[in-house]
Amino acid sequence: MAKSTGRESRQKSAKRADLLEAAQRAMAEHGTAVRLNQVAEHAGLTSGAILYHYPDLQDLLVDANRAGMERFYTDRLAALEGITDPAERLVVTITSGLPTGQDDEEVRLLCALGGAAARNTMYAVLLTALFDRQVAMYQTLLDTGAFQGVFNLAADSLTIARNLVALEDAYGYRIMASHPTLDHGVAAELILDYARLATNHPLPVENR
Amino acid sequence: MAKSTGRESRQKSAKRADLLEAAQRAMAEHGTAVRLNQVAEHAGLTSGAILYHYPDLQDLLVDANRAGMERFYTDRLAALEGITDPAERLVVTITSGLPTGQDDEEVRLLCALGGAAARNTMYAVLLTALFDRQVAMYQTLLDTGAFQGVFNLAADSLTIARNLVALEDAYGYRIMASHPTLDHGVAAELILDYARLATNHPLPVENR
DNA sequence: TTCATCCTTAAATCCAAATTCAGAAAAATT
DNA sequence: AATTTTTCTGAATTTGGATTTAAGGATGAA
Repeated sequence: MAKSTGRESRQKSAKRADLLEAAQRAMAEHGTAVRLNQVAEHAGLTSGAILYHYPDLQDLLVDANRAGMERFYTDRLAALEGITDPAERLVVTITSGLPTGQDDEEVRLLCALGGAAARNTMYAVLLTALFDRQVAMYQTLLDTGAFQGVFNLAADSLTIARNLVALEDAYGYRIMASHPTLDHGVAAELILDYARLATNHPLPVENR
Repeated sequence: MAKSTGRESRQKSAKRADLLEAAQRAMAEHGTAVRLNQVAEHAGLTSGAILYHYPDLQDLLVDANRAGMERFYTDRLAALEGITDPAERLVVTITSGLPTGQDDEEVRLLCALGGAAARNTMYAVLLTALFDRQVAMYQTLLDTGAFQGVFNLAADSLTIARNLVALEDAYGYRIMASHPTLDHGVAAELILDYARLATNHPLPVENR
């Protein structure tokens, strides 16, 4: 029996992370109707090994999606690290919410989930929670900027925040569907156009 | 052999419409991984009968989706029938683009498609075309209103039109996922809020 | 009546996926 | 090194439809 929570549990959580990541990639590739074998293949294991850790595939899939959303959200927060100017923060947040390209696995997973959410309550609940968290994130950002006098909001922050998240979501789908004239850059500019209207701030595109 | 294109072809196209509708409902319920049997069940037929008309299920599904999108689009145009005031037209268009509720089968089908589009080129192409048609619809509406001096556009009409369609799409997903505080009315008001900013028009909600 | 169309029934075929488990392999413990 | 525990494989087993096919019944038009 383990006496410490040291190496053993560290290995356990590492294995767990492996399985979650494999499940995420498998779902990104095959959708919510992903098979046990397909998860096993992505994990470099056999189906029996997956079952050893997760007797019920559905549990693994739900955990994988929760982890995927958590990562998506915390990555966005991390992108704001060290940036204090509200305008700059807004621009970075908008940029980090869009998929980098058609091959963005993180967003591909979210799209697959969104398609199933209308039929699957669990996925609907997860996505709703993610949406609300992102709205709260934007709302804080907008309120802070307004308080500092940087933004002059054209509507209440909840309305603007919801619309910003909604725009991100929708353009995420379009980018993943390889819209010929809507790539990451164009979509970001479209959202920024709304953000400028809503905040009465020129929101300069960061020059790097 | 048929000598006229009369009754016989009328029956053919009626049968075809039946199959397409059955496929639409089956896909709305089971997603893009819908089974032949499930389509047959919705059609009140056996799988053999479906195969008699459509030897390849994929062909039927693609046709069904094309028909579904066509209907969605033409329904929106029809809702504008007889309305001449640009502001009123804009309000009606926004309203007609959102699902009536979680049980809206038309939108449920589109959501299922959107989730698969990141993995299925055919569905991606269809949805991209629908998006662009809707953008064009809004663009015409906006340009007309601007020309008449009713709207004072805060950005080029393409930008506004894209953002309006994007907002509709995103809130459609949220409504279908039963977001507890985002129903048809709230979503419409959120989009209208953007539309007011973008057109510099108060856009009164129609009172009925 | 004849013919073509449409559809069902039922069997044949097929196969993919989940499940199970004995025991190998690896890792930890002593 | 020996023992124990954990992890995983390999292969058989089971399961459960799902597609496919074809013979023929039903229907309505000619």
